[in-house]
This record gives sequence, structure tokens and C-alpha cells, in this order.
Amino acid sequence: MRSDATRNREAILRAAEELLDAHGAEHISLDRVAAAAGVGKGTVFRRFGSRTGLFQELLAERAAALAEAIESPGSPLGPGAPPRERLLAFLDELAGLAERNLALFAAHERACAADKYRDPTYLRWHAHVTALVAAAAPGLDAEFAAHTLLASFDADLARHVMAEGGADRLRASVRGVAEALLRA
Amino acid sequence: MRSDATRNREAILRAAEELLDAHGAEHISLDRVAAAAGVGKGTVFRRFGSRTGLFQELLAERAAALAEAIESPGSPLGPGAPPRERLLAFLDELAGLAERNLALFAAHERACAADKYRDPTYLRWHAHVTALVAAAAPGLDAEFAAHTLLASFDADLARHVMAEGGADRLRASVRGVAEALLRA
DNA sequence: AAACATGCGGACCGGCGGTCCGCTTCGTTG
DNA sequence: CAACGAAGCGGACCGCCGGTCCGCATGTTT
Repeated sequence: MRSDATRNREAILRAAEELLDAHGAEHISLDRVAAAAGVGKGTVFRRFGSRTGLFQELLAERAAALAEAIESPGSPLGPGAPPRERLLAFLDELAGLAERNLALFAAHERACAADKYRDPTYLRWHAHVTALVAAAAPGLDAEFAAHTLLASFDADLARHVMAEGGADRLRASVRGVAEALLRA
Repeated sequence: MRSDATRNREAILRAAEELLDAHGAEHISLDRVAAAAGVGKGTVFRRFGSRTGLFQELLAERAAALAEAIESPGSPLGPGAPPRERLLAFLDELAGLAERNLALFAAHERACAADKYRDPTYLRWHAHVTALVAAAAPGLDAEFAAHTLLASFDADLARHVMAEGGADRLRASVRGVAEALLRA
């Protein structure tokens, strides 16, 4: 990749973030993103393929730290931790991510509305949760339960719950459901 | 309402159904609906206000029987039945509704994506489930758990689950999660 | 039949995601 | 350094969509 391409790519991602923070998930057209990045619209599409691609990459970037934490041993998130605690810790972490990136979650959802089950980040999260549910609650349909648990972080639901009580309220509610499920 | 207005209203609803059955939830623009109904586009908007309004009414129509069943005593769905059984029966019924109206569910979701929590049908369902969860599992955040349970009928998830096993598979998975939750 | 309210259709608008292509810039090679 | 091909760029352009508007038609009432 040419150096100007790399620079532009970064500029576009940062511009998208700024617009999300400033105006929420609505009215973020790719024209605007391009303008804010000081770049032509074609450049946005060349780098990211589509609106969907842009928000997928942005989410992947924001989720990178979590993805790494999941794979490195030694924390309650990493391999080696007992599945139940590992799952609860992961959900806690997701709640934090959702809080810090509500607008991005919303935009990403909207952009991936068509077959959301092909988003790489969602797929990773789902595989992770499925495995942990299967280990901690063998009686359940783990795949289905994993979708159900992840649905807690739907942007609208998360916003609604966090409106009274912030991320802690979301964490508590999710934990309540998760613990109930694992008791099975 | 003038008689021709009533007639057109019906024609539009039927046309929308036909298009949904024929082409799925995608590519159903209101231009197409209007054309299929043999009506001008303005008429669609005068009757239903917006795309959202159209699909909300269509869903309300398809959900009417269920809404009635919920309120009339004597069945496992109606008042008087024990909350746990009443909830499970309701979820079973919703699975059937989802199966018979997958395309409509998808279109409705897409149309109500902005603040989905203001859709009258969803609100009714949510209030119902919340009350039953509160009665059957006092320890839980009932409102939150209700959103979680209803998320099982997200069109994409439902389609994905029903792809192998049809509505019965969906019913079984939902029931598994619901029973686990109620055990709390 | 006349007069009024209601409803109608479809041209029109602004905005969007996505494409295309002539021009510019980068970086490599001799 | 000159020059050349590849990679990238920008923004005009396209088709489509949700939504609006208003001159005309149709139903209703007296």
C-alpha cells in the first residue's frame, strides 16, 4: 500500500470517529466522512468497499484490545480461567466497550443489518461465548444462548438500560441473565 | 374515512403482503407497493404516514389474533393460567407467528430500526412478557429479561435457527433459554 | 344538483450508497 | 535525476428511495 493510501485510510477512520462522537450514529453519510477526512468519496470506497466495511473496521479496531485480552492467559478473561467466570468477565468487558462506543455500536448495527451474522467481530464474540456457555451450561443450546446473550448489547437496548444507571446497570442486568442461564 | 380510502387502504396492505411473500423483505420500496396496489405513492403516505407506519400496521394486523388470545381466559395464554406456563405458551405462539411471517418481521425490523421501542406491537409484547417474568422469576430484572427473550425473534436469528429444524427448533431453543431463566 | 370536504396521483425534491474514469502522485529502476 | 508504470485520487455522475406537494377528481351531504 502506498504511503498516501495509508495516511488517507487513517484520516478516514479518525474522521468517522469524530463524526460519530459529534453527531451520534445518524446522518453519517459517507460523503460527510469523506469531506471531514479531507478526501474524495471514491477514496473511502476504495479503502473500505462499502459503508458496512468502514464500520466493521472501526469496530474491529475498538475491539482489538478485548480480542487480545481473551487470548492471553493470566486474567479472568483469558484461557485457563474457569468458564463461568471467564464468560461473566467477558460480558462485563463488553458492557464497558458498549458504553464507550455506543454511537459506533449503533452505526455498525445499522450498516450490518443485512446478514449481521457475517460480521467478523460478531462472529468472534459469538464463537467465544458459545464455547464458554457450552462448557459452563451443557444442558443449553449454546449457540442460541450466545446469540441471546450478545443481544444484550444491541445499541438501542444498551442505551435504554444505561439511561438509568450507566454501564454498571447494564453490567448488572446482563450478569443477572447470564447467571440465571448458567444455573441450568 | 371515505369509502375509496378504505378500499385503497386494504389494497395497499394486501399488496405489501404479496410483495413480501414474493420477494422477501428486500427491495420493497413504497413505489413498488403503491404500483402493486394500483395506487399513487401519495396515497400510501397519506394512509400510513411512512414506511415504518405501514409495516407496523401490517404486523399489528398479523398479531391481532395473538393479542386477543392473551386477553381471553380459558387457554394457557390467557389470564388465569400460571405465569410460567403462560409465558412459555406465549413464546411458543410467537415462534409460530415468526415462522409464518418471517419476511414481515424482517421488513418491520428494518423499518423500525430507529427507536424500535416505540412500536406498539413490540411494546405490548414486552409489557406482557415483563409482567410474566416478574411473576414467575422475582429475582430477575424483568424488563431486561423480557427484551432478551423477545430478541429471540429477531428475524435474522429466527431464520438462522429455523434453517435447521423449522419453527419447532426455534420453539425448543427459546423454551430452553426461558426455562433456564425462570429457574432463577 | 350544487357545493364542500376528502382523497388522489405522480411529478418533484434532497440525499444516499456506490461507480467510473481522466488526472495526479508515488516509488522504483537505470 | 529522469522517466515510466503502477497505484491512488477526487468528484461528477447514476439509480433509487423516502417523503412532500398541489391541482384535480371523487365521494358525501344537503
